[in-house]
Amino acid sequence: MGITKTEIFTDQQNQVSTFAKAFGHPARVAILQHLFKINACICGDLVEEIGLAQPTISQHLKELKTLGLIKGNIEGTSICYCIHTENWTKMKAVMLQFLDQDISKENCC
Amino acid sequence: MGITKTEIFTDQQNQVSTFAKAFGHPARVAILQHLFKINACICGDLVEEIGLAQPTISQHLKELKTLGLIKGNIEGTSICYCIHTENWTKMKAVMLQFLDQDISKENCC
DNA sequence: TATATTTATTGCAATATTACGATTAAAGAA
DNA sequence: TTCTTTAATCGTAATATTGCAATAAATATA
Repeated sequence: MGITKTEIFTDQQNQVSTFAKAFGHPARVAILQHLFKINACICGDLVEEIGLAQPTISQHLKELKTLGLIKGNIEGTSICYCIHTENWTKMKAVMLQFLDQDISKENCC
Repeated sequence: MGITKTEIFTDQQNQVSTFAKAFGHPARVAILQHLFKINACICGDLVEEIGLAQPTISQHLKELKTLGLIKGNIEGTSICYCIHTENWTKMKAVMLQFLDQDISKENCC
């Protein structure tokens, strides 16, 4: 069946997994790191920087944009992509809540 | 062609994406949260708790185990799964390094 | 207008993931 | 040994993801 049963999970669990899925490909990790590093970017740069074909990069950018983690401003014939700082902060809060769970000392194993 | 080109990315980028992929399904998020909550678990509990079939849960557990995020001890006919706290801490360090990138104020957009 | 540049979209092939029924394996109980 | 319980594995169908060539769209420039 191959289809994730999102309806049986909480909103928080679905949120965590949606963000995590976005980070679940090294190209998207690399894109985000590059955007953080140079703090402004056009797609062409990324194609050279990352080494995947232009349509592939464009597709990854679209996913990140749909999720709201990046935004793109048109600048002439190119597009200036950058981190959506507000949404990045919100995402971080969701992920940290998940990652920072308390580990009780009395562990069974 | 459906195959991720891991070889063109850094170890760190591949590490982040590998961990993120594990969290990229709500069932695995739910499993981990449940393990944190009750701090010991058998697979049967999870099947009831989460509402997916036993083979499906077993498959998700296997992925988490392979990644080293959980460990399982045999206890009679059942298996006691729990968080691998050491590895969880290591994973957290990798993820935090990625999530906590500095956002410069002079953003282009 | 015609041309060049840059990014998005389409279409498709290859691979990966998700889910579960059926079965197997392992260990305790009768 | 046989039965029961619990979890893993196998096999398979459905769906999702990845990657790119070809093409389209949008805008700047000659």
